[in-house]
Amino acid sequence: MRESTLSLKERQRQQREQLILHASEEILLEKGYHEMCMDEVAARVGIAKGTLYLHFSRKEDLVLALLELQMQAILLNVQEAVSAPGSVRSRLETLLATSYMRLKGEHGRLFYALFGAVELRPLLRSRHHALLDQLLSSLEVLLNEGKASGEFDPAIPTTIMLHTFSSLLASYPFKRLLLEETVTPEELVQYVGKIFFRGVANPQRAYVESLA
Amino acid sequence: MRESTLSLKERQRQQREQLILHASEEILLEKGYHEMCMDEVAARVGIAKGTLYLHFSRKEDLVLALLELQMQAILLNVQEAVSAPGSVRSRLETLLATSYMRLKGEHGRLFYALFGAVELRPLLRSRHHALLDQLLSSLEVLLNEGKASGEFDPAIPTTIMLHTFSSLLASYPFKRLLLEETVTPEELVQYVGKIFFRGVANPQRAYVESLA
Amino acid sequence: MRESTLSLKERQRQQREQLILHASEEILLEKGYHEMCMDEVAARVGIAKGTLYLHFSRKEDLVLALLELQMQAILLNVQEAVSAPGSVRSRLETLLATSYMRLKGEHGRLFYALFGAVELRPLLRSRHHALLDQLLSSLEVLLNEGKASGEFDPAIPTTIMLHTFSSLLASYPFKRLLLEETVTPEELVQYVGKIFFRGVANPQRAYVESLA
Amino acid sequence: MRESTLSLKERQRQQREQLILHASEEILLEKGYHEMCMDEVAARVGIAKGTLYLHFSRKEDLVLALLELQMQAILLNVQEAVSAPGSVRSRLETLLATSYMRLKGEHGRLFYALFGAVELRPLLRSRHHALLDQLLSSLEVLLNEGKASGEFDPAIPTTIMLHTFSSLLASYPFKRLLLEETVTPEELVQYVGKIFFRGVANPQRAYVESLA
DNA sequence: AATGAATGAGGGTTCATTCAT
DNA sequence: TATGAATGAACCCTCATTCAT
Repeated sequence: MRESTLSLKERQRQQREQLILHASEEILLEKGYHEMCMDEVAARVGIAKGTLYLHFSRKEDLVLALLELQMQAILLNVQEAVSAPGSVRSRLETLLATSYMRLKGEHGRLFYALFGAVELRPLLRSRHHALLDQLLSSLEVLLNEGKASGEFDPAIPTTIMLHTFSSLLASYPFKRLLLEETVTPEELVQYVGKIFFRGVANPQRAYVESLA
Repeated sequence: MRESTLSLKERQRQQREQLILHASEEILLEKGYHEMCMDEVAARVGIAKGTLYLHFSRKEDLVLALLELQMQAILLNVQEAVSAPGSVRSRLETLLATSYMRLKGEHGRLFYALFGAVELRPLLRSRHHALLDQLLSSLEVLLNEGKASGEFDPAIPTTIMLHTFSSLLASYPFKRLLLEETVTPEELVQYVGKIFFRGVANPQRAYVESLA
Repeated sequence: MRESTLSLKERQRQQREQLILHASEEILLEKGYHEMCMDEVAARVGIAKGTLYLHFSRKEDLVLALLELQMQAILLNVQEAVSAPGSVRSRLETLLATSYMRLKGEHGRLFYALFGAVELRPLLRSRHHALLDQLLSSLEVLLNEGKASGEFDPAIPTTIMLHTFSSLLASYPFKRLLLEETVTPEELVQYVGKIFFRGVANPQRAYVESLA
Repeated sequence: MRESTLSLKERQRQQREQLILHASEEILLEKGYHEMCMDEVAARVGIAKGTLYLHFSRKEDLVLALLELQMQAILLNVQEAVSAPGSVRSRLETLLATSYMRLKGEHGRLFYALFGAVELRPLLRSRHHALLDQLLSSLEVLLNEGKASGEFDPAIPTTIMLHTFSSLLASYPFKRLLLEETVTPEELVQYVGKIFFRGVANPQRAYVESLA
């Protein structure tokens, strides 16, 4: 009985926290970090300002929590994609697909709202550099695998491949394209994949393939 | 006499405006839009705050002017590159080179400082969309030229090519790479060019070339 | 049965009240009235904040209760000293001794923590003026007794004697001296007693004594 | 012209600063440090809140400035009294007189308002301990002089004399007495002086005097 | 034209007190 | 009875913008 009571309270608490996070994200997307004010978050959730501070003791904590959630989700996506079966190309394309879906949805836009707040940078760096690095190294492993299997051109430094790929993974131009619905995420994956994988393909193997 | 007096005054005015813009850019890069305060701009230029407002009647106007300058410079670069002689590829590579130099320098970083201020977005849009569009159409012309000459793959929609190229033109991952001096702008141009142009190359012609 | 149950509960209640008062005093001494917050009191006692309000319905009441206890204790001391056998001087010296011990201990410092909170003054006045007055009149009786017995100089108004004595009874300079352990309470009683009693001594009697 | 303009502005500034300090002192006396709010200070002076911050950049600075003024004035009084001609007793009585006048006036009460704010203590200590120490050593010099000249009892430690005197110099009981106008400052000086100087008088010399 | 003092709205955060469970 | 989540008023401080000189 008591247990269920506690977990009910706890569940309500979690629920409210979700509402707060949701409202914050909304406002963040509309107005950015500075323009978002705690009064409005509270008002939009329908709670008092003080209540907000029972969940997040600083404005920073609120957006950091939001970001943490996003990054965890992304990292999870990356890890799933990376450890999936199939060719390196297909796995990277899965990543592109995930990212473009995200870019189109609200979550993806959050990053753009937050990365702009220069004063958050120190916080973002100190708490999330690790995550970003992890993300990049996962990709790196995959790209090296592609090189080892002869799929990718060994003449192109992995660093460059890596950063080129991540430039294509989350870019402002693509975000606009997707939001304007000029292309679907699927089309984008198809064409960007085509360009990138042709671009990094091992010419040797291409030659062999062209013979086939 | 009067004219020369006026033009002297005018010249001084212009000079001071430059100083203001320069100081603003500095602070903007250091602290971002919100952290930059008008007192500090005035102090750094060595004028009174009121005087600032004789040049720019809003904080927004100040940064917008800065951005305008940047965009004009970029547009000029683009137009020069576009109308230069040579192959489409070489002209686009010139663009990449210009952009990567910029990314490495202070000017390039300005965009990141400004794009983050979400509340500037409406302004940026309303006043600069035109410029961005102009930039994109210049590139589009070039890409279409490449397609027409058989250099680029007609199977890839120009829009996609265009946005892929602009994703590679100014991306956060590349900015980091350049700032950390992991690669030189020249290397980056070389490899990114390689990837992109192989990626969008006309397979037909590649076949012809491979026959050659 | 019921009675003993009630009285058990009541005893527990009293006990908790003591704990609350104790914790409050601790915090009050550490941080002063404003810095003391109800959350911390509750936390230090190990009860919920709501429970605090079952005992003291305002923060003010809490510290007032504390003060009341102190004043009762002081009054008791004064009354004991006043009604003790011995010379007026010896009885007043007992009072000095008690006060200096208190000044050195935690309880004495409480007054300084509270008297500073100017907003408590109205409360202190309205509820404790009576007590202070009682204290002063007890002393006054004693001093008048000293005058009547020829021990004290009748030329010095009793009011002045009284307030001079109470200035020496509890003073900030002495508090510091005692806390820094520059002197012991005993030494202080000895010397301050010497100064005060010589100061108020009846010169007539001193003459007589000097003849003796 | 220009000079007079500047000094006019400067004079206005100083004047306003005085108004601010005066208003703050008033409120401080009425409500104490915590209850005093910057809005009210501004309102009472008749300026905007922001203007306040052009003069004092923190609430703390405001009250510290007030205190500094007081302490400087007190120190000046002490130094004047100490270096005046006349007997040690007459010089110390001048000090008592000055202090009791102050205690009766608004300024004297300020100390009581401020010393209570426990959180100001660190500031008070770090910035004013030096002044207090200077004050105490000035007094100490004087008392030692009195001892050397045979005026004071060498058997009483100077430290005790010093702190006894300062207990009588500024005490809460005397403040009340003076405010209630039960006694005049002059009477108080006369009687307290009598008590103190009899109390610390050299018995040897008293004996000699009694012979005379 | 240049100044810089004055303005005042606005925002983050705290905490005594209440009240549903 | 005991709890502790919820409340919201209050407060300090910042800074873009104005305007009298």
